[in-house]
Amino acid sequence: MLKENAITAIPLFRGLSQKQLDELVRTFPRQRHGPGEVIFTEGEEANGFYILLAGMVKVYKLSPEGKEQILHIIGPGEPFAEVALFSETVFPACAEAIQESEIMFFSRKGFQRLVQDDPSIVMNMLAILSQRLKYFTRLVEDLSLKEVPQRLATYLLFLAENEGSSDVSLRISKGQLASLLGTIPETLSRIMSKMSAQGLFEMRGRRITILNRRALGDLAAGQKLVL
Amino acid sequence: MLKENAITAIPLFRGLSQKQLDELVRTFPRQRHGPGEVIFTEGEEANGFYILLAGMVKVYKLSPEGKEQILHIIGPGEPFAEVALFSETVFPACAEAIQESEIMFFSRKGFQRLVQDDPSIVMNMLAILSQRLKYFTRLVEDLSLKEVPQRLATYLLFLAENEGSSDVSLRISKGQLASLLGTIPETLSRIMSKMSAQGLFEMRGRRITILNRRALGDLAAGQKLVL
DNA sequence: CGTTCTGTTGAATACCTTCAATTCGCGTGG
DNA sequence: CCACGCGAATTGAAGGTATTCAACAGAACG
Repeated sequence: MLKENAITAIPLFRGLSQKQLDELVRTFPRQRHGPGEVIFTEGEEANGFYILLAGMVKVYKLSPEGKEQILHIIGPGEPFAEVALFSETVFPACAEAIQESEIMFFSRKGFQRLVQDDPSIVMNMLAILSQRLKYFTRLVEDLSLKEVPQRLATYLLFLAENEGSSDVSLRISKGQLASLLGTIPETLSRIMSKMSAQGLFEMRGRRITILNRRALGDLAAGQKLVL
Repeated sequence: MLKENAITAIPLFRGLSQKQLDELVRTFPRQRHGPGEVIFTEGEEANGFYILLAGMVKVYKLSPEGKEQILHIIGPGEPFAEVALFSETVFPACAEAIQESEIMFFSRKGFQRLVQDDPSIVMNMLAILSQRLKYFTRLVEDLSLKEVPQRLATYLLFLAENEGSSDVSLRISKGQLASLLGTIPETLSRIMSKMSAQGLFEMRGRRITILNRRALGDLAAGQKLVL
């Protein structure tokens, strides 16, 4: 299931030699998790971080009443829980596989060994943390300053940008999308109905075809949704 | 105005020798900003980062309609806009002095020079970015999963913890506090009235005396505010 | 073909915001 | 020393957006 070239595509290891990568693959332990399996929970003691090799993982927070806010959808090649390495001894959020996933674990010691081998990893890590900070900056902005239609428009345009097509696939369930956008399935459902009724896009299950990119852009820029 | 020992207290430079610190003070430029002065705005080209030596700075986002969300209140010794160094060429947010402030500027090149001098700075930077990520994690949680009374309770308890006293000073205006908590002055005002009417705390301008720590804790943990 | 999970829809409600009007606090100048 | 003026803070009434709770439809899966 694991393609070896998956390793070479991991941003954190950019710049490492093939020999170093081979060493890596042999040295560090991997685990598999089926969809719905919890990888760690908030407050649990953290002794290292993970890299997702294949599959999909969500990192999320739970409120006391059970509402979920997804902080991040992790895709192949991305590290997660890196924060645990540098400033924390416990995980600040939960993580759960949402597809059959394969992950690699790096203990504190193991990472230190890596860094001694090749200090460029530290710089890569800085770049990754910076990107994450920028991402959170946008998440906070969305949650605090935008309404749900605006957030959805932003997200759809982001997907379209990524795939280079106006026909995109939410790669997650609508329930999960609601949680990622900081709302609940009912609200998202209503808003998607409204928006598709207005011809902004067409919706067939998880496939979305953007019909009016212009109007979506206006929404993303803060325009109100006329109902 | 600048105390030299302020430099030695900067976390980013922990571990540097006095000689290195002196060098630093001589080498890098400083600027002063009066309250209300904008230091940089979102989207502006970014060529380095800052460390606040004295005063207070807010880092914030603006919505198209002009609503403000404060991402961070920066205090003396803290760096800001570090993200610009590693993954971005433009600032992802705005910064403005909210008190008379003195800041030090580190260009990309200057920072590289520092790192060559003493690589431990990179590890310090990792720790700082990690802390910031954890902070944002909590901010997102607050905005998405908690209501305003809960956010306020959390914040007050945080202040009390920090000062080691149940008599605390919001060091910012209530308007700014509202923006930090992701709401508006009117809403915050109403909620503070209600909470003080219930004996949770006493309020004299910017001074708050916590009267019922227990009830505040319950709120912070997710309990509803009974009106 | 039934069970289960996901998604949709409706009605009632809660929370927060908006807009407008006052009041308060405080520094300044007469 | 007092009065003025300005920004910050407060209060009220109305409105809007999102949530809650409940019921139902639909798709996926065994």
